[in-house]
Amino acid sequence: MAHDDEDRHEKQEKRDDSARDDGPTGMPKNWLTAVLLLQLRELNSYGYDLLEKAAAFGFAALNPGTLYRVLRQMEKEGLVNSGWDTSGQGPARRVYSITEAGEAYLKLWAGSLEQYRRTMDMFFRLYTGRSPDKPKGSDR
Amino acid sequence: MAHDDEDRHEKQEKRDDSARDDGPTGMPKNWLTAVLLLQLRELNSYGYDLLEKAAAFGFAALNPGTLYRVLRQMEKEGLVNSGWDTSGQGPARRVYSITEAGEAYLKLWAGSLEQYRRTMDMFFRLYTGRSPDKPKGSDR
DNA sequence: GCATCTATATGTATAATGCACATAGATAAC
DNA sequence: GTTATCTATGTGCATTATACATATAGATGC
Repeated sequence: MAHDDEDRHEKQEKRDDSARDDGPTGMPKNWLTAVLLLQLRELNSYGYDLLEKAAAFGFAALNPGTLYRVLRQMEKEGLVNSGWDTSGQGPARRVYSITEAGEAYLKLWAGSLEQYRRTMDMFFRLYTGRSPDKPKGSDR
Repeated sequence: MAHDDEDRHEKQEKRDDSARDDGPTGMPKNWLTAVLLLQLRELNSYGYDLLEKAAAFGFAALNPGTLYRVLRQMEKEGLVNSGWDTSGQGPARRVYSITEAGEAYLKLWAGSLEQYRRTMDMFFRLYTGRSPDKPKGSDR
């Protein structure tokens, strides 16, 4: 058989299981993880579909391999669960759903992003002398 | 002598000289470079001092080694120039100043950041259902 | 002489990707 | 009926932006 429900391939371990939101620099890492979790919170989905959805978030040229690898890693960390969907035509799809831990991670990450936003605005103010992208007219 | 004005150490080449703003993912890279350029645009400065200034931008726990390495790299790429300042007491300081190319880079980077901001707002809207931290009152 | 502060730098590791490529089911084209 | 194409998932290897640990050295106080 091509795929049973629990095949294991332990290769190229990435990041450990804790402190996965922002590093000491304060800049948020793992954008991809966060965006995928956000999508999965809306609706269960699978890699090939998430690839398109992620494009709307600026991951236009995202490589499939990267995405699939991240999804597997997320599962290993308990942020998502997966199962095969063989109902449709075409190759089977590994369908992911977000877990409680995934929701918690997303919440944490969103918090750090808010901090980041302030940093960004600070950058814009120092760069342009004013706040960013005021809708042209409501300027001063 | 401990340091003459043009000592060369070609080791561990990093990123090539072009397309240094945002990758295919659309997320801005090289925050550190941008922040340093922004500071140098305000006033010429040196590593040890920039370390503190960068802290205000969220790079609180930035490692000195990282910063010095980035500065040297920036110089190699022509974004900054440097020269030794031996006037004060204490060890000599390598003082950096921004170049035309540096200004251009900063401009480019700021542009990509603006795009990024939209992505971020999109994330917040999908996450919370509304815009991020509008200063309560100036909403519509 | 030794600790300490300032200041710069290197060696090595890691984490988040990127790119190239492999595999495989389903279907359409020839 | 084999070949191409689309969907779908995956692995191997490289790169890049950092991090961490450590080294070096001038200046000053004890």
